[in-house]
Amino acid sequence: MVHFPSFALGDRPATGSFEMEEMAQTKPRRADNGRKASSWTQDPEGVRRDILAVARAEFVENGLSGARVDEIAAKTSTSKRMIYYYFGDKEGLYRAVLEEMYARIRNFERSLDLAALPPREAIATLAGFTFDYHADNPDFVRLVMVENIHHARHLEDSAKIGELNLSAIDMIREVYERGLREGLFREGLDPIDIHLTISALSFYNVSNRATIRQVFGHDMGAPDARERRRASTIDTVLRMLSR
Amino acid sequence: MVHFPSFALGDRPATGSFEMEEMAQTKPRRADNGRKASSWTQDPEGVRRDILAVARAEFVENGLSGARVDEIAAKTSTSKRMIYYYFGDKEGLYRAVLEEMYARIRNFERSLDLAALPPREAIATLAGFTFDYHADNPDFVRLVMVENIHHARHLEDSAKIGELNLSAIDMIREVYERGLREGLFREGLDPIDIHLTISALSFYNVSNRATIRQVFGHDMGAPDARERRRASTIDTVLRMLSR
DNA sequence: TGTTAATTGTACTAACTAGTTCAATTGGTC
DNA sequence: GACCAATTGAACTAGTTAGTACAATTAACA
Repeated sequence: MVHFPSFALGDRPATGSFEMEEMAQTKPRRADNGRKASSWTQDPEGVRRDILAVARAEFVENGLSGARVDEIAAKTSTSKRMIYYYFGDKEGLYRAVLEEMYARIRNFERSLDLAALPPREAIATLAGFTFDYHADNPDFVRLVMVENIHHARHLEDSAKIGELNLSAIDMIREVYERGLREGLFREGLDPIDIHLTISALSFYNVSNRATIRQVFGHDMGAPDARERRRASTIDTVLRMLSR
Repeated sequence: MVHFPSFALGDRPATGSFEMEEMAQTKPRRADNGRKASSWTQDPEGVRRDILAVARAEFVENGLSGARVDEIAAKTSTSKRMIYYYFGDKEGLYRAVLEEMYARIRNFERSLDLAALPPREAIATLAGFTFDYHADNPDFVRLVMVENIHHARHLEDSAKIGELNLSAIDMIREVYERGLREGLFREGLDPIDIHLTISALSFYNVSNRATIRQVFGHDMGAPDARERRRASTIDTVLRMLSR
């Protein structure tokens, strides 16, 4: 469970991502001396990251149609002009946010080394980490929801994303077959089915947190509820695989 | 400016059984004879249902912010004027759609009689029906996604929805305790946890169908994939409960 | 037969919104 | 020092969008 502290970047609800790709950027990039900017640092990457971070928050909060370019611009330390300069249009910005988000998942998956663990521990670790990743990154979950509402057509456009998650499936397959050879797991399971089960159990608590709270009065974000659900998820996945 | 007729906010009858409830209403309600309507049938319930059906499709397809009132009006057999006459504003319309959707779920849950079945069969039946309900009603799933994007604040406003799903929990509790007494299930499980597991496994395939297809090339809507996933879901839930 | 709810239809408005134009200045690099 | 990319900023536009005003006619019910 790897939550990094959020360093009080001021505006963002922290989503402690396991990588630290984005902490450098939200510093004030120019001396805001009002009328005529007499001096500023040239930092295209910084500007891009700044815009992307703000845009992500807005898209995650309001969806693609609900997000407002002017609002994003206002929350940025740069201007609307630069958004169009770098990202072309609103959809281009959204796509960039989406791609960045998926790039992180890839990093997450790569960071797991299950080959070193015995099969049952490997699966438990995978399930636990997946659960934590979702719980720690509601932004990711909500963005995937938004993209599904739009029938994943931006993911389709983006294309470059393809085979990313196939690595996840391959990892599961490797562990599963190892477990089979050692007589620990039962036969006839599909790695994709295992993956879907882990994902579903990790995703739902986060994606449907609001309606669950409304209907059952349970806040799945609360530490104890989350911890219990985490244990249940790992247990359920292990039982699914056991003989 | 609230010109609601008295029944606009209240006691809507739940529009029939949860299966194909809505085919009767989309008949042409008036003879569209052009210039001046010389004759039309007075049918407020029909008009309401017509608007609701169209609105649901639009909200489900485009979300709350993405849906357009003019578009809804155009697809209706009545006019924008009537939408505001009956539902006040866009949010009121959305809320009505949401309430109708939840009323159906209640009917669905009521239609299940698990008490007559032995515990394991009861759970399998519940899981199977829940899975089927989600798979057969992607509109429901998508609307719940939309509502979660909006932090369920319309569900909150609506209020009347409350204890609805508590009946579902009670049903599970009854079966679970019966299974405990008969020595079939293991101890220490929380009925809500069981419910969440069933829901998650039923919801995810539908809610994330687009991204799953995009990333894995698998269409969970295809009959064979769906059937395999259904079996897996039931199996997983039973294993979760078994000693 | 009179009252009220249901219905029709169009044009309008005020606010909003994605995207552009114009007109510059500054920073880094060779 | 020349050149290009980075940056600034504000006003503008063309289209959209939720919601309203106006002005009527018809159905149902008692």
